Amino acid sequence: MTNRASLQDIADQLGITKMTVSRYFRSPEKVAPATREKIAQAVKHSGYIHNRAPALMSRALSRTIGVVIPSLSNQVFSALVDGIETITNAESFDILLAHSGYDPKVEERKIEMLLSYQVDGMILCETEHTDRSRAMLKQAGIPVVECMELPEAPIDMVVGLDHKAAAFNAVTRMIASNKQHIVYLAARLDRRTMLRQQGYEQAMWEAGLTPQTVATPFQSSFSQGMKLLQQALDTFDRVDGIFCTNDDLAVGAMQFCKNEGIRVPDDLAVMGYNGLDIGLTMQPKLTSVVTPRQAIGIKSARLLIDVINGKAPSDKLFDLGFSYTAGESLS
Amino acid sequence: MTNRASLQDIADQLGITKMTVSRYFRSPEKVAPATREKIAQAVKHSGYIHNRAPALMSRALSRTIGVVIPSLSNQVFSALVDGIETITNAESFDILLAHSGYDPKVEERKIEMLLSYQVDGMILCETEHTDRSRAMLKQAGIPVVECMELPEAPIDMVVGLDHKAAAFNAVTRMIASNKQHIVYLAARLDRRTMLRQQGYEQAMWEAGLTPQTVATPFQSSFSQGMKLLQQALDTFDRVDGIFCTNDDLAVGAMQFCKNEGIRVPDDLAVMGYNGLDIGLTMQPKLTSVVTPRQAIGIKSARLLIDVINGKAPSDKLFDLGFSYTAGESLS
DNA sequence: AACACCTATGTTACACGTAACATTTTGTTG
DNA sequence: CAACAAAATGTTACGTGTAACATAGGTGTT
Repeated sequence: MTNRASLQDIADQLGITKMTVSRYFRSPEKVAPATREKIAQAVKHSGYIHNRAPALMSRALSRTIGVVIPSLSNQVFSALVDGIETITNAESFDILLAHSGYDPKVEERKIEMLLSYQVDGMILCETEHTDRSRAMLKQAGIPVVECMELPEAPIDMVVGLDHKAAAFNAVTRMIASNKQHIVYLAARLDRRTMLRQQGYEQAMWEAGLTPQTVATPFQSSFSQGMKLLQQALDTFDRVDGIFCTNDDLAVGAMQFCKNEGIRVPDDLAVMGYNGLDIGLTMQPKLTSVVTPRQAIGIKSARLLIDVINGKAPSDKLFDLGFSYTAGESLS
Repeated sequence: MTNRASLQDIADQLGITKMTVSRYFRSPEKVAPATREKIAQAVKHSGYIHNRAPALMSRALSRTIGVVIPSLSNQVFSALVDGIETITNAESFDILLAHSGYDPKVEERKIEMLLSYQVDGMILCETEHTDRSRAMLKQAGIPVVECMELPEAPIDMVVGLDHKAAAFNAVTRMIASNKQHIVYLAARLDRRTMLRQQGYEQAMWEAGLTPQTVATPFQSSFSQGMKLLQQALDTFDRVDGIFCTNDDLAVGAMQFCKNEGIRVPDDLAVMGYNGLDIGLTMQPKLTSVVTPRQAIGIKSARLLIDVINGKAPSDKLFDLGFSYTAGESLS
């Protein structure tokens, strides 16, 4: 393997010290124009690539943030990361990205890896963590933002929304549109799914209705949505609405309706969750709870970088709320 | 900020040297059981987190691979990364993940960042790179795998499939099912879309048929699929089949058929591309070209790690081919 | 001319895990 | 128990960008 060029190589070549070359990269205005020009040439010629290992060794900031998302194929998290990068790009921070597959054990491994790179802060998208994850983050002494949810035992700061309240509001809305036999469609029984179920159940009980749920432990998908609706229709006497734990299930269910000639929303009201683009391409458009994930990303990164820069946060918990898509699958 | 515990801290505490503690982590069997136990206690108590910065400074392997994917919300790449991690986990390599948003300029920045962490190898999912990207990778002297496609000017190694051949095969299959007036539906006119068009056209010419294309520069989506099929039917006298550049378009087109009472496949055969889950929720199920993305991930990582470990690769280019979903939208 | 001040560059020390080699301790065998 | 092998631990040096401080040379002011 070719040895990579170092600052020293460039400096030797020009008869100067590596300190000047280092300055050239980080604050060129402190280097004399003539020297700057010489260095520029030499850098171009040698193809120097910055090596951040030595900087990581000093106790200086790495200007890097670790981000752990649960899944790589979910628009929710891609929008979240977009939001984060809006801020990190502007502040010239880098992000180091990892994914956990919704598994706290995997998350632990990824947190360990990111910490080993001396990240200055961490954004986590889940609220369930192993004890070791919590201990490592504490020991690392860096600011942490948990986002998407409002955890019961926050590590540090939180930016998210109340999924139980959102679900409650959504189901109450369905009931208000004159649906009474609303079934909850759930997949991958994680914490957020449970929270939404709680909101759903509370809304049903408060309206004097009986909650009924069909669930699968599998990852949610369009085809799971079809299967779950089928199952709901097979299981329960009457079904005139479904509250889906996410838009994948909802779209799959609407597809099922199309195939089976079930009219939406007349025969069956459909409420999704997340407000993905795909819902708006359906006929009728899917009504869905919109989670402000880009805003969550922006706020999370903003908050984290401010704290890294020594500012005291105005608060430790930010609830960014929710809204609805302009859908027609409800009434 | 609390100073993180170092190996030295643990060693001091036990009256041994940090070298022994270092050994405890990397080859515990070389440490006496009694010492091992003592260290384990101290480590647990201090909450030590490994710091890889010093190791990155030596010329030793970082046991880390950089991966750049175009998008964080595409099942194709999530499956690819899954495949990669199958291997990296087994070989105790870490991956550093970045995404480029399909933009070579952004890819360049991400490549630079990953190289600054001294990754031992790089997996890229696109074949268009800036000159600087190529120069940096060359200078870094690490093995590189480009995956998904078979580029004309490979940087180093390639694991992918021939999209032109796949398209040719798919269209030939449509023709064999007695369709003659097949239209190509294209969106976001990137390289892969073009390659598929070439395959389509070749298949048509070879069968003595005339290729006909409708295209949009916009990002593909369900609604684009609907619009494009509408446009095709308006533009051409007879249409009895469509070859869609991806499943989004195909699903949109099939929905259009459902709305308009066009029978699939009797009136119109539909062929998709990628074999995503949603295609299987359609009625009839969408027939689609399946790209072996998990296998591509596995092969890419296997190859890269072998080369990192000093093995000479048996070949520099691996075409993993394609298959079809068990769909019913063809005949 | 003396002084303060600025700009450009240099000098020194440091961060900390690990490879390579050295030394000590323990175990084994004739 | 001497002699040697093996196991366990220690010693030394290294990599490379950067903070902090030092110095050289130049400019301007009184």
